[in-house]
Amino acid sequence: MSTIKEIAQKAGVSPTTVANVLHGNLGKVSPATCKKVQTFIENEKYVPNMGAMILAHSNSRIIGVIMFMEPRSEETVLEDPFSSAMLGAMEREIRENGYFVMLHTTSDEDEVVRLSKAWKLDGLLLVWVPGEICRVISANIDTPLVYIDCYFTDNERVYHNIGLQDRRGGYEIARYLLSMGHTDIVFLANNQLVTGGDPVRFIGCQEAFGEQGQTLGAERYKPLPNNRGKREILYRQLAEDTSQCTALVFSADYYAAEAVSYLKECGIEIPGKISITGFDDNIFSRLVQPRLTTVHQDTGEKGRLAVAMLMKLIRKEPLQEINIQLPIRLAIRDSVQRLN
Amino acid sequence: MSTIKEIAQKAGVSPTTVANVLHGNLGKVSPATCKKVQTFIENEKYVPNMGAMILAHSNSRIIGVIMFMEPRSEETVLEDPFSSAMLGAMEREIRENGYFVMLHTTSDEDEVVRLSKAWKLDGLLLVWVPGEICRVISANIDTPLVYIDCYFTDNERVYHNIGLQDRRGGYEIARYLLSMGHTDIVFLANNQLVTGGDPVRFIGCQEAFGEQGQTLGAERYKPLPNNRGKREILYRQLAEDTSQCTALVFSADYYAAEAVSYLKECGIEIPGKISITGFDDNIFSRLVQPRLTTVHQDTGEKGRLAVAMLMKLIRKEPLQEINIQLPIRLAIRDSVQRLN
DNA sequence: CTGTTAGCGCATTCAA
DNA sequence: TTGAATGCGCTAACAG
Repeated sequence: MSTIKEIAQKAGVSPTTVANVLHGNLGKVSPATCKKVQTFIENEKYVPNMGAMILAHSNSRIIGVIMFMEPRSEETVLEDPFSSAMLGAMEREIRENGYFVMLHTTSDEDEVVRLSKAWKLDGLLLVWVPGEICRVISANIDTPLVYIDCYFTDNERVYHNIGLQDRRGGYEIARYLLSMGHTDIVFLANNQLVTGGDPVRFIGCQEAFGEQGQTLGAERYKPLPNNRGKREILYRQLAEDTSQCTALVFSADYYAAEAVSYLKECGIEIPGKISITGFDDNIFSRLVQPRLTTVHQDTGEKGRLAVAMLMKLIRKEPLQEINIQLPIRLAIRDSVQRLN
Repeated sequence: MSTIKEIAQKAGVSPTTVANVLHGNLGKVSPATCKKVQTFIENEKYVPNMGAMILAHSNSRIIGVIMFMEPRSEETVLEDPFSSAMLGAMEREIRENGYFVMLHTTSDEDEVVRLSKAWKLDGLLLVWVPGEICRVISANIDTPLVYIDCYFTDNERVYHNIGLQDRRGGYEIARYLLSMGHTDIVFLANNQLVTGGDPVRFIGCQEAFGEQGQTLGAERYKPLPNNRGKREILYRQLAEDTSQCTALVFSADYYAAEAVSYLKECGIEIPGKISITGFDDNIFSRLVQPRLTTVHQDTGEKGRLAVAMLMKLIRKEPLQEINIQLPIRLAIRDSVQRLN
């Protein structure tokens, strides 16, 4: 509870001297006073008042972590176990860099701008933000920003982004399915957004189909409902009419696993009746039976790279890349059947 | 970027008047000036400087969310999908109450105290903190604290806690196992902590055994290693020697699911060769095959109740309960075999 | 090497 | 109903 001024009084020096000791400005303080002041600092259990710091030089050492949320979504994104791996990695890195984490979920760009200004945030990490909203945010915030898994709809400004080889992911999984004899597939997108990783993955699928002289029409792209019951109805419909499709391509292991476990409860065999693939290669892909054939990505690494990039921006260090795309690789397991 | 003073100048009034409009002190401002000032506030996009707020009246509207972490743990707790459901619920409630979330993972009590003082936190939510550390934290922080899933080792002060019927959970699952003919079980605790939910659940198990004239010795309590490879070795050892035990009682669905999937890969049948139970009843329990018999708890509700209690403490509203224990219920599925 | 001082933006008294 | 003045704790520029 004691302030610099109080410490200075008790030590019989001026506040400036205490501040210099605190900040390691050793050149400006004689070793003797330094020692003396240091003991007082420790005895008095000095803790800086961050409010005063913000006021004095307009930076807070806070990094805002913004998880974008679809407006109608019932569950918050944080409840998705997928995001927890990334958040865990981010929190650790931010903390080890000596910054604080302010966590915020929202679907409103103005809220992000206000948050940033109110707290004089030193930087922001923005996850899953739609392109048009990125534009508004970048236009209105002048502290460093790093986006994660975002796709941008303009070239007006520079966006720093940590992404994934989404297109290649879609391409690889589709090519694999084709090699297993699947020409009728349905792509199940994680959400209703028109831009973002899901559509790009789908384009990758289309590319693979095109190469093989097959077509994959836009009607094969289906966003999943937010409501679990509705999703289950959809899974069942798709699985029961295999004249329409022989494989379900999910854009997340989470939903793929959900489908596998639900369909098996309904007595529908996987992959015997219908094949299923995932995306992410997280814990879910190995828990379900059959284990999911999926696209591997390193989510923790994504978080770490994002923080590393943000720190370089904050410290104004040079940056090799503006837009990193983490590599993916196919993880072939047991959820796809070979068709004759 | 504009301040109260600037707005006041442009509107031709004093800063105090602007502040009164901002705070809804309508009684102190004439309707005419109020309207006028309000338009200026909106046009100038006024955003308060929270640093100045902290400085002016020593509260920040920040709630600290502290996830306690075992010192040696490689992964952070946040990476555990279990915590994400609770964190998601907390973040939402805190935000909807008009507060901000500062997220911090640590194993050091002093760090918590410093964080609280540096930021003038309005309240703290502390998850999975060992009893001795709770004591130190409560002794050194005088803002409202709500613990989640903590067990306390002293009665010196009042601890506000949102917990679970851990003992009953252990009791119910053990009684069920006994009813299915299992008298040789091993309890697999989530971590090495001597206090906390795991030991209490185990005591519940012992109680059920005692009632049936059976004994469950302390040697049947085994903490799981932090390292996945080591856990798998343990799973295998236990499953292969069924003269020692016929059922593995896990204290988390996560590990139970991990064990099921690993053992099945090794060709060990569940529950044919060995029975397995979980705890939590989260997504994992329904994803694995066989679906886990487990103890249900509502993790989101835990987060919501914790925030609700904290808000009452902050607003100094009366509290019905100091220590809430959320109810559990048995979820019987397919991972336990009836022995003859 | 050390001390003094002004100012950051806001809330809150007190005075008009 | 409105305005002016003060202080919160810290930094940084400047003076000694």
